[in-house]
Amino acid sequence: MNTYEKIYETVKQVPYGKVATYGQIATLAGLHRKARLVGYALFRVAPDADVPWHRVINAKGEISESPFREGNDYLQRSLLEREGIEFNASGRVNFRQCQWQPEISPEDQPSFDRPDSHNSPQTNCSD
DNA sequence: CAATTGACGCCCA
DNA sequence: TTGGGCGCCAATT
Repeated sequence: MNTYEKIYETVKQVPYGKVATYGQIATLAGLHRKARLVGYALFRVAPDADVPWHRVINAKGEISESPFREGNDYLQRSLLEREGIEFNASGRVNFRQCQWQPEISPEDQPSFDRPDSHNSPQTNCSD
């Protein structure tokens, strides 16, 4: 499997209604600190590919535009909004609300005092 | 084989 | 807070 294919497979794991950053995808794909590769790879995603490319945004929480994607940057935002993701006046998303949090092993989780049942839902969206 | 081509992210003024 | 510079790398031609 190619490096780019690994990136695509990772992007495919981003669930509906959530977003991930290029850096996040890079790390998950085993390419720590190589966010640019993710950008390079996504640029080459075939239009018919089964990859939710629109769920990948930059570390600032905004959509990375490209002169070659005129209109598509708007498309990306539309697709995200369709999934319930909201943008503030600065064109950024609220990470706390919609950033994808991949499988985190309960053991890796910082074990403060985790009330078994009622975990704190992350509905804190005070932006 | 070498040149070209790109959707980033961090650091420092 | 914002903008510019720089490191980084695979696929294609």
